[in-house]
Amino acid sequence: MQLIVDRAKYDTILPRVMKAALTLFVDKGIDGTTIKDIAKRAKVSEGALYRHFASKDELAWHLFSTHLTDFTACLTEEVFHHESGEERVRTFVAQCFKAFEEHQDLFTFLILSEHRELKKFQETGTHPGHLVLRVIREGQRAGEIKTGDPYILGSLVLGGIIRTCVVRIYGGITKSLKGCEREVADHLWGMLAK
Amino acid sequence: MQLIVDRAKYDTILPRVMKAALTLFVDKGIDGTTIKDIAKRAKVSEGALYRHFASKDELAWHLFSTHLTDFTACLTEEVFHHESGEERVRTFVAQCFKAFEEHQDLFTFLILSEHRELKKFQETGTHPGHLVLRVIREGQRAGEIKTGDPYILGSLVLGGIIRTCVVRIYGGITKSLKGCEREVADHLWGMLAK
Amino acid sequence: MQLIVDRAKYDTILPRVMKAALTLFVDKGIDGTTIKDIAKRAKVSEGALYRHFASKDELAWHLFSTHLTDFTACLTEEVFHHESGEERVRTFVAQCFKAFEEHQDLFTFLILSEHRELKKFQETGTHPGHLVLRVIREGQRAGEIKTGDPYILGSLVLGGIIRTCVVRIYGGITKSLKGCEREVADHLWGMLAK
Amino acid sequence: MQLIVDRAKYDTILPRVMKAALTLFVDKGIDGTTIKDIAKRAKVSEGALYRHFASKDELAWHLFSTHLTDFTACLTEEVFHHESGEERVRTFVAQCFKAFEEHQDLFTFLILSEHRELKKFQETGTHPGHLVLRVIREGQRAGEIKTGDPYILGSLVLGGIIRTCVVRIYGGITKSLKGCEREVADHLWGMLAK
DNA sequence: CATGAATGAGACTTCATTCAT
DNA sequence: TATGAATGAAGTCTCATTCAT
Repeated sequence: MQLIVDRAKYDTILPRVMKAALTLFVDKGIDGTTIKDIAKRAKVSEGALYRHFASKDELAWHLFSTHLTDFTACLTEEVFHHESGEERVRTFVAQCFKAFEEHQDLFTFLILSEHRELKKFQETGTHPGHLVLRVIREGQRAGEIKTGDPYILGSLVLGGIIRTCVVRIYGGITKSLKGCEREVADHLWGMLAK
Repeated sequence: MQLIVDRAKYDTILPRVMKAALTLFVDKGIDGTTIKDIAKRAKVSEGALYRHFASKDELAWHLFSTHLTDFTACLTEEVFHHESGEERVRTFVAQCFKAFEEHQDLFTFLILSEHRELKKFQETGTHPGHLVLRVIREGQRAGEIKTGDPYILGSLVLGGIIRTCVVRIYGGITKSLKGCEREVADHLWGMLAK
Repeated sequence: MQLIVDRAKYDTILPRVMKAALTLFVDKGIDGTTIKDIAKRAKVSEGALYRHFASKDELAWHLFSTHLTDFTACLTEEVFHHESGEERVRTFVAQCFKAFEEHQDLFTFLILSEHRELKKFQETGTHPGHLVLRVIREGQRAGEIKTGDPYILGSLVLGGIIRTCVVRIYGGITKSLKGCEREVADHLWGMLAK
Repeated sequence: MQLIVDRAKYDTILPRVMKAALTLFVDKGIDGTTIKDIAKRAKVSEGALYRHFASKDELAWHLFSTHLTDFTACLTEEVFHHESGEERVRTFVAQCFKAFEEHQDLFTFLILSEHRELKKFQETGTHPGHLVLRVIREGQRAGEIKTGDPYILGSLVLGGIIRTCVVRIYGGITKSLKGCEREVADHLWGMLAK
């Protein structure tokens, strides 16, 4: 029956497009990537893209917001599974590095690149930065984490993680970040702990 | 006197272009900025730009490399003026925040934005990241700074500073970073100190 | 039937572009012709040209090389259909004049204009000049054509034909060259014959 | 006295410009040569060119018309110094080859390149083609040259000479054309003689 | 008067988007 | 519905010419 073929095709096209777009966006930037590039890599016609997205920008936005929401949600679940501030921080670091190593393109696109799109997310609370903030505030309230502006402490934590990933990409760090979880978390928790 | 007019004009056009380009690059990205935008903002004809730069990319690269080299040089001088690791770290933080508050566009362009151009600089040693690395290594040798992969410690320091600036821009932090030097440096030095 | 419409369109756009380009190149030179000119005359958008050719130069080169190869091949076949040197020379003259009268723009573009592009063809043997050379050498070997530098004899033959066409265009000669085949061939063969 | 200096400069600039323009026009075509190219090669400022010529086109036209008039005049004098058709033809060939070998750029610009500018000259009688025509007509009247359309005979003569030069440039003929005067003239006169 | 920076029109080219098939 | 050719706006860059110095 045709529907099956169609469905199969439909189910298949979108992920292929998303994946192609992701890789290209990370590699050449959003502006630097053309619709033709994406279509070619996804082995779809250019016109077909417009059946799924109204415009290139919408595609980028969709790619970004969907995955960032998902990622933040997962992260939240993992992190708040734990009770103690220390375990939460350690889990946060571990999950970030895991995501980085297992889905480098996606993680780079979502977290490492400074996209203008991100700005819209600053206010919605759907960014890992907000998660860190919450961890810190709750930790301070519980007396586990030292006092101080949570935004600043949060920036130091998240910034440190982000920069570690960037340096890993650029070659300063040569081992897998999964092996660095402990070391990084030790440093960061050392900084936060009362 | 005529000479003054001449000088004024001569001295004025290139800086005007650089300034316009900087603001626009920060605001809309390099790809997102057109030659026309720059020319309009600098109140120069489009063609005139090409007397000073062979292409838009060269303009961007020049803006980037010149200022990054300068900034790193200044930073190096200030930081290595001091002998102790702690003072060096504090100076580093202070100078970064000073640069951020006094030349926000430039600092954003050089340090906060992840430009592809930056990659070329990763290897030349002309980036503040290398400076941090050196501070840490010397501090470790002097027994002031704890042992551990200097790349990781460096990432935590620089990443923390960078992210603090980003959050300041996006509105999480609302006071001038100049007032946060002490706090941030305390946290970071606390993390590094043996 | 739809197919006809399709075919018509498909078959029509490229030739229309080629034809427009040819006319304009002959009239105003390659450098003197703009993409806009060609697009306007071919009733196509400017952008559409780039689906068929990577650049204006490639269009010119394609127009030139394709047709020159074709023309030389036809000429070769016709000329070497004959055995005697005299018939070959007469055929060469006749075919050139025929081409000139029937496809004046194309002939002008290929043979009369001195394009820089032509230089590339000098060495490939795909130019009518090489054909003349061969006719002369074989004629000399057969004892039909007088001895002497074949390049010089060839230049006199081909140059005479080319100039005749040029003068025809500029108005010195007013009758169709088809009516001059005999006269020109008589002169040229008289010069070549032993 | 200043005037002398000025004159010296004035006398010196123009020829330098003409020479530079000539070389460049031959090498890259008129359209392919920029004012900046000419100025640089002539070691003059771009603006200075406009003191001597109203526009680039005027420069080209001046270069062309002046020298073509001169060349044709010289040629005419040399050729009509002689009485017999044969000597006239031989002189014509000799002078053309001499000009070619001694002033290749100029000869190429005036005679070998098919400039649009040339068209204007077709009617003024200031082109070597007209000279050949006259030689042939007078030769026919004197009974030295065979009957036949003088335009055609003239085309065969001039075209042969031109093509010989072109082939010399492109490398088919490798010896100096000065050594070919006799051979070429023999062939051409053989063709013309009654 | 020479200079050469600036202008501005316009050339070439790219690319997001539309649309006929 | 998928395709990919066509469109047309917009971008980068060039260059003849002008003009302040």
